[in-house]
Amino acid sequence: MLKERVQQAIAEALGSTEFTLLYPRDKAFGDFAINIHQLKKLALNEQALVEKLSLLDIFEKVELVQGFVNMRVAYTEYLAELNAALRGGTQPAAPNPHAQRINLEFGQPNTHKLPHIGHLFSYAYGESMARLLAWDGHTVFRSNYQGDVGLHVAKCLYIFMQRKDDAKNLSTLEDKVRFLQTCYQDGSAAYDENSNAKTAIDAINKAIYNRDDTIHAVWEETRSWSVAYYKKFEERIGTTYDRYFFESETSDLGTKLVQEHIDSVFTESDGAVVFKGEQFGLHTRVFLTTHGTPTYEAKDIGLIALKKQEWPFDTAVITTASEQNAYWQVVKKAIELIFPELQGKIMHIGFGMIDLKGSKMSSRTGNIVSAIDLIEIVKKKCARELVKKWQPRGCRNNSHWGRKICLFKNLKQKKNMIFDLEQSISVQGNSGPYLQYTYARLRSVLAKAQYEPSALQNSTTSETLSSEDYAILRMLPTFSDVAHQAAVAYSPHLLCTYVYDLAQACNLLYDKQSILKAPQAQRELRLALLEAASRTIKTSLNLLGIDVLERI
RNA sequence: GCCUCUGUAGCUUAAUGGAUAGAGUACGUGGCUUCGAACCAUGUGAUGGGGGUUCGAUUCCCUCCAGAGGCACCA
Repeated sequence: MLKERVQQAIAEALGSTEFTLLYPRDKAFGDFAINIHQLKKLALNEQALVEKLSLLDIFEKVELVQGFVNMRVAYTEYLAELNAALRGGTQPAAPNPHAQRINLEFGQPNTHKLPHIGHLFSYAYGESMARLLAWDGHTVFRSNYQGDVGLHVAKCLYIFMQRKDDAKNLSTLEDKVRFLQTCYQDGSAAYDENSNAKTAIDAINKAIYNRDDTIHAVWEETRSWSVAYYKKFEERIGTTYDRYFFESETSDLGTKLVQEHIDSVFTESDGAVVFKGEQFGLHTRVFLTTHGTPTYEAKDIGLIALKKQEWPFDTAVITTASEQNAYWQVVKKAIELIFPELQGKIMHIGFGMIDLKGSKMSSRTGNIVSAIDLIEIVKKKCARELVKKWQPRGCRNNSHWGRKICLFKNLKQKKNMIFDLEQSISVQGNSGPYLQYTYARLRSVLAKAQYEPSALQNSTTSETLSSEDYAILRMLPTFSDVAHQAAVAYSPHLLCTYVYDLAQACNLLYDKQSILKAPQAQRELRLALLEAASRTIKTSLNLLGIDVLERI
């Protein structure tokens, strides 16, 4: 990768690696820069540095501006990078020396409820991270973890059994799952408002854990609806898993592990089994209830044991909404005490929760935007825009690419997100459709030119380049560094920013320069640039979990 | 009450301690007889307040203000 070659060349010239290579904020300054204050530790005078670096073939210009040593990479280097891209594509050149086995948990929809916009975010983020990590050379094991036992299921089944006759009329999977969501909402309300209902629901909860005959058949049937529904849903949004874990299989194991570590890790308190986090600067949490049922905490202990037994990992990444941040600090500590070999191997990523404009989203009260509904809305909106713009030009309607295009940015979400429908499904500006459009536009020109990728000769010089050509030329080689950073920092949005900038550079070239009618040398260069750019856009979008279409 | 996180243009947001704080959207203006106008150009507009560390702070520390989340049997 270009950055590494530059880093190496400078290190050799200086005889030191004690410097940080910066990307100048403004590309007009050059391609790389070093701040002169860093040179003090090298005991090197900046003029001497400029002179030394000027001798390197990899640069065509090195100058001192406002406290920075700015370096411009030689045009021939960029041409070589472009030729390499046309030959080899966009995969990393060398294996990652820090490659790990990473268990990545994301999605985590509970059964007996509907997926909402928050799940969509988790799926989008997780899918993107899985692809980025794999691209970066890691081996990724995709885990889903679904809550199919617990109080929420008991609340749902309590109402469900009262309305069993209504359920018989449900035909489609969608209807059945929507019905379960309603039961859950009403069950939650009953649990809070009515003490008899609360007692009954607690009993159902225990019966589910114990697999009592009174409830087991109903539990199994309704659970199977949800599981099938989520499978279909995941297929639809293009996510796959290596393993679906269920709370019904982690609860016994978790309970056992907690009981085995009473006194050494956990303490009994008021009939419950708790972990006293205060000694580690954390807080106390309940792992086994006074009813003897495991809480989410104990189940997560069971889950990590299963994960490590089935597929030994270097790092287990768990993504959740940020409301679980404090929870995970405690559980992580407990895990590390039970399994000392997992010290430092558990990583929790909490992202901001998604609120509806004006109110908190809650599946308990039904104040949610169902993920399915959202996808439909986006599809319709895109179809509508498409018809409006393109039908007068005799274009056919094509709406099937409407899905998976919203939420493409904001893939790093530390603070809460206000969900504004209009804003989120925008089809212009920094959005999925913009990138999709740009890609199709590039492919269209390349097809018209009947372009076949082939190595460029040095028939153009940096003088005959327009600034639009040059912008794309120098942007292309940074892709692998950006993708790598996105993987390392678990921040897919870095790639979003990059691919948007690249698309914008392509559209600008399109607007300012002619391509097909340009003189031969420029035409060849521009076609090569657009070919490489289109591949990079395609790869980037794939890494973000978005499939591109050649034509729209 | 205690702990954690977050405050950047009207709105949604970016910025490994580095240069003139970068985008999108909205609003104003201009550009299709021409390679795809879901495009491009251009204008207006921002680091919550106050201290500190540093050659240099959106970034680190303190404090105040504002918002969110968590803090024993939910997930």
